[in-house]
Amino acid sequence: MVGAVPYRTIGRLTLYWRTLRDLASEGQTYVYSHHLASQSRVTAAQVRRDLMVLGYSGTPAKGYNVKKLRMHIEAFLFPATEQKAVIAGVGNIGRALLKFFVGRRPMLKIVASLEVNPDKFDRMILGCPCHSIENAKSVIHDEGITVGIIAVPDREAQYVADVFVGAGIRGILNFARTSLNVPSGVYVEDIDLAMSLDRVAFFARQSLKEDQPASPKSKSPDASKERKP
Amino acid sequence: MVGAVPYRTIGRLTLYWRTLRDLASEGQTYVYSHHLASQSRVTAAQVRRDLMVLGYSGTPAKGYNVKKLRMHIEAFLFPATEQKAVIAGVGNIGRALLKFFVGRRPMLKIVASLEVNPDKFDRMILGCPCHSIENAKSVIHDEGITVGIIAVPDREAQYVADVFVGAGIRGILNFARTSLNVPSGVYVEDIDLAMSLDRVAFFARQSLKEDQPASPKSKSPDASKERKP
DNA sequence: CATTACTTGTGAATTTATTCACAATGCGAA
DNA sequence: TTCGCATTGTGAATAAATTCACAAGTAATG
Repeated sequence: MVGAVPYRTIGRLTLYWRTLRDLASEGQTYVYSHHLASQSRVTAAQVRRDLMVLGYSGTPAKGYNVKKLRMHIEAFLFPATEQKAVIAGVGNIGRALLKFFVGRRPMLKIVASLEVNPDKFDRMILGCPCHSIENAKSVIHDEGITVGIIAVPDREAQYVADVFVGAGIRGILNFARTSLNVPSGVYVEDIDLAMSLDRVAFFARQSLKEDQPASPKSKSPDASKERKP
Repeated sequence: MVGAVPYRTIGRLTLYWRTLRDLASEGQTYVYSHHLASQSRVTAAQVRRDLMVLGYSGTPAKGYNVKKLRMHIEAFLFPATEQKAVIAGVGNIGRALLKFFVGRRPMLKIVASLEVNPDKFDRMILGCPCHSIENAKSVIHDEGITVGIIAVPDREAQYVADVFVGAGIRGILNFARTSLNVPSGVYVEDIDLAMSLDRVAFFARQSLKEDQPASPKSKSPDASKERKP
């Protein structure tokens, strides 16, 4: 169960979990790898490979027990005890995220927000107490927060990251378009909206080009590039 | 210049472009691969490998000409003529995205939004005309829109995707937690906020475990897993 | 001009991720 | 019970992405 969990596997387990949740609510008791696969747009082999990390086996010819598999994924993926998060920045993106995340996971809660703007801090925002960034360290310590979300303007992102790291945060979800400098041991996941949109636009153009090709290079409509592999 | 552009390279080129833009505004005329690398948290070799797709070469001992490299990236990555996008759903996330993207790229514009809610459509929202989703096809056709953003509730996402595809859209940025079913040739990029937060929380816990280990397995503080590789 | 100390571009090696392919298994039908 | 069939788990093969490592090149220096 220890050591070197493939990064992408973690993400896909979330997808499988959602399918299992839905299946359970439909009363299904067993599921095959190929069904989980089709719901997540991966191959059945990929699903089975991913599930290896759980140490739970399905039964041949019957598939996986929906309830048990779901519980194993939860045990692996979700915190055993409540894990707390904080969000820095309650501008447009920050508020949207706050609203989106609130009440989503019982074991993973955003318990505070942080702001530089005195108009915003020292009151509740979307059901969440908003503090001055200057009090970040004590808030994070006192609450035992381990996850930080950065939704501040780009130029403030590194400062916030430093505050987060200094206060003991070990995982950062970063919406700023800045490569954060953090010590090894702190995990950073970037969500770069502008980059994503650029990429979609790029591949959309490519797709159009291939439709009316001056010189059709590809021998067959290759589906392998349509998706993030 | 044709064929098989590595998916991740596209994203990184955006990062390099930002660094080049900043360098240009500082008056720098040349830059080394290792500088671009450090600004994007990749290796210098990675940068040079990525830049190979551009067909532009730097000069040894001098590096890359900031202005020229930037222009080559723009020519490769950005649309030559204005490319248009539409966003479906102007709820919390949708409005935040609209506000975020507006006026960001001169060649890539969100020119319309779509809604099912009659309270919202047929008026301007954040400077952008909002139409009924029922008129989507004509709006998309008439405007020549090629990129669609999905920011609607999960259960409506597939419907919107079908509308998009039917209207000729070739690239979709999907914020719904649904695996969209689209024909090959249409590029989909998913931004799954819940998954990302789960993943950050997971690695944050892992990091904490490794700090106070009952059984320290890893021989050395392995930095290779700190980032999405 | 020759030397030094850097760089770049890229073939090859390596690492990481995915898919293949098949033995082993268990269910259900006869 | 026995057979047939569709499934699982996983070693091995493949594919994709990254890094290594070094020849070749350029600028700066004396």
